[in-house]
Amino acid sequence: MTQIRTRLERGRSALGPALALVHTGRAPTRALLTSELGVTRATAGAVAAELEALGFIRVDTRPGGASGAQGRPSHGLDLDPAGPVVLAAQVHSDGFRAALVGLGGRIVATAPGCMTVPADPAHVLGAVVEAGAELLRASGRTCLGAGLAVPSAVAEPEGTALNPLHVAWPAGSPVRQVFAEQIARAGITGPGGAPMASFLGNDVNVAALAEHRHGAGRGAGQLLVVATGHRGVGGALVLGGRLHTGSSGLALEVGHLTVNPAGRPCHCGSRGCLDVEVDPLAFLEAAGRPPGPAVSLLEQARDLLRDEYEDPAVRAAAHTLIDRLGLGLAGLVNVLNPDRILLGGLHRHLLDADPERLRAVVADRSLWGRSGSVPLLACALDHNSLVGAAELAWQPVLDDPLTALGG
Amino acid sequence: MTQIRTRLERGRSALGPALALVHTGRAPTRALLTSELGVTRATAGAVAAELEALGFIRVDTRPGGASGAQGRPSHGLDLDPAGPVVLAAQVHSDGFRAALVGLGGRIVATAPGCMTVPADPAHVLGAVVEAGAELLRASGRTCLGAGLAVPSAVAEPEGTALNPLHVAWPAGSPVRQVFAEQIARAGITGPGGAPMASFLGNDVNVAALAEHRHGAGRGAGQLLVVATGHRGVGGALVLGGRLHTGSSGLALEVGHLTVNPAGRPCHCGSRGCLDVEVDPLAFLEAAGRPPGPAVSLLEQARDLLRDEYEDPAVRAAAHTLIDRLGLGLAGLVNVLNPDRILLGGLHRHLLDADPERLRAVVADRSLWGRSGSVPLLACALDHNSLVGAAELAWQPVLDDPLTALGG
DNA sequence: CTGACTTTGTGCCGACGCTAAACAAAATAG
DNA sequence: CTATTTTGTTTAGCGTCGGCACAAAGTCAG
Repeated sequence: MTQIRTRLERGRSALGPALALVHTGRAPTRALLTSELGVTRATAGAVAAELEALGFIRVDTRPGGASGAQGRPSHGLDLDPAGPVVLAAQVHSDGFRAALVGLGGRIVATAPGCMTVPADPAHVLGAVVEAGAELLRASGRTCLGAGLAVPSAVAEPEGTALNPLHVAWPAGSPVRQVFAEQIARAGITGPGGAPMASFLGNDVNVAALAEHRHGAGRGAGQLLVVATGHRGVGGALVLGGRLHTGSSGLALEVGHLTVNPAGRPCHCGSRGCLDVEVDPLAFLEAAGRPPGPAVSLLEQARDLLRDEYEDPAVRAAAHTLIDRLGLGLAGLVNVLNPDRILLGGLHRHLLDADPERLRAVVADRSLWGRSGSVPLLACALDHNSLVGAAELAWQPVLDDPLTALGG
Repeated sequence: MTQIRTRLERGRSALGPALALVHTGRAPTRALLTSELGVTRATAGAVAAELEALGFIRVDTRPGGASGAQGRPSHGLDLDPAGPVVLAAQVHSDGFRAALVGLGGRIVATAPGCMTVPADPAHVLGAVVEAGAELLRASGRTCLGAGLAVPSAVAEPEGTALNPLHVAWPAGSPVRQVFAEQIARAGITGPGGAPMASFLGNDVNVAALAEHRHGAGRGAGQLLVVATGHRGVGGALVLGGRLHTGSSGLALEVGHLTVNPAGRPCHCGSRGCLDVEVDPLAFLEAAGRPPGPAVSLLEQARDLLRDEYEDPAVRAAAHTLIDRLGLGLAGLVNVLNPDRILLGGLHRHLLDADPERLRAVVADRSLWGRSGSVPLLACALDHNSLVGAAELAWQPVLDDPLTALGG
């Protein structure tokens, strides 16, 4: 069932959908573009030609192909290696990372940075944007937007970070506004000198977007992602290729599902929340291994799961956390009924440790065996939050390439 | 952010959106149709004329209006009282109800029936369809589709009822198929003699759809509905005007959220589920009033709340259930972040009994005060499941009026 | 190597759905 | 009665896409 449209949207040509198909790798040839788009070959040809003229793609028209299939080989559609990029950045507890990301989720250039500056949004984002501006200057490529991923719930439409505790920012900081200001200050402008379009997203949310378009979530119609980084649990839902962030950006706050009624108290006022029961610290404590200061909690947990899984205490701790994670996932399955679930951070390592156990718990505790048998996979992208931040910036381009170029 | 369209859909004209606007009462005049549609007056005029020619609406072009506003008064757009209808039906534990429903959610004719026939889908639906066919013959109006609401989870795309226990049908009955067969058997066909399009939905799901389009959910972007009938709790989510049923129809199975960790055991294997903690029977038991056989449990609970709320035991029971309902709603708010919540059945009576308490619990137990302050309202439609079943059948017409008429 | 076959790219024309602009109509305000 | 506001109508034109015919580039069979 299609939505009751209240307003006819602009950009109704096939240009945007076509670019999205190439972007997500679903249209590597012009023939596939034709079929996926559901238009005639003539239209697909015109669209491909226009995308090439706009500088997004290159149509490989060389006759050299020995494809093996019958019939005339189709022209290849490649993303233009000199095409436009977006500025993407990620802020986390250890520092930040700025990058230029092209279409297809391709990281063109990247620059890490540490958090030596005062823990204040304006200073941190000033450094982030400075690093990005330097990358942009060095590359000489056109920039069409900017996206930032933060480890915090993001309230829409204001673009404020409600709990950026891992980066020690004040709750409610107007992060998107600060980001945009720093970009303007650095002299980065969009096509035609317009202010650069700036976007902000929660790191797990945008990671889900990246996984859906370029990673383990490709082709999923309703993708649920649950992940944990250092502390706390984040969730995300991608519906029909779009991030579902709820009416004010606060959906999928899954950290406070109850997974252990008699468990440890949580700052939310309840007990046994996913947030405090299934994160790296909880695992290390359950395994009787006090966390050391050397590496991050996540790395310690990962190494323990990988290297000492034969240790009965480690295994018992893993089983306990797997059972609780499964309980939380089952609750989400009952409410959301996704057709695929991706796990990140510690959760993916728990999945790797004993996939059958986790799948069994989810199936057992969800109402219908059918929806309980939803595939559970690990996240597949290396820098999914970074690429996801770029996806935020790419979105208007995919929706309407002409307008995004300043047409 | 708009979806990455993989395929250009048919029916891209403004005809469908325009009909939807009149259907939902958002375009009572041609001028409003113009602005809501976002097209020029010329286009809106052509669209309105075509909808009138198709028999859906009537354009009231009489100059008699003294509207009070400046400028030329706009032509009124009324639904054609002789326009097409759909066949809608609802099956519940006490019997069934068949009806003809016009655009705008207007019940044109209705016929109740009791469950004297054997509790078998084919027999019951045979009687339902027979009643509907009789209404159709008597009305002489064109029928464009058929929708059925059942008190059961419905698996998509098969259209099977997974737990139709209240009507004593076998789990997994192919209800949509049986419904369609009975319609064909009764000789009801669509325009041009094509088989009548038949739809099946869970009763709470379709009720949510009806409330969104014609009731207390109008204008909500992300509407959550939670309701209980006789036993058990159902949920529904309407996103962007569309029912969100998950990847296989099983989303919003909210009955097994834990709201009382030490509570009574549930058939799902857990304890203290919403399903068994906040339904009419649980309320009557908590109030120390053993259920009598005279009227339904829901009516007994409603009367108790209305007439004896001063009784300390009743009030204490209500508070207990309100607190547990609020806990469940808060969990849903954290995951879904809707911008409005509607309550039905016992839940609406609990809301009526003490709105402040319920709102406070939801706000307190949801993570962000902001999303916790989501408006809580009671369902407003008299026969929302019946009208919602009709909405299922109207949907293809709203999406593409021309094709639905057999163009 | 040659010809049949399959599949894809291209050019041309028309249909459709909309916008833009100018004008006419129907009300209110003074 | 006239000016103003708002809406309906007519006409011309544009942009996007489908349909069709034809050309192009490969495989397959002999």
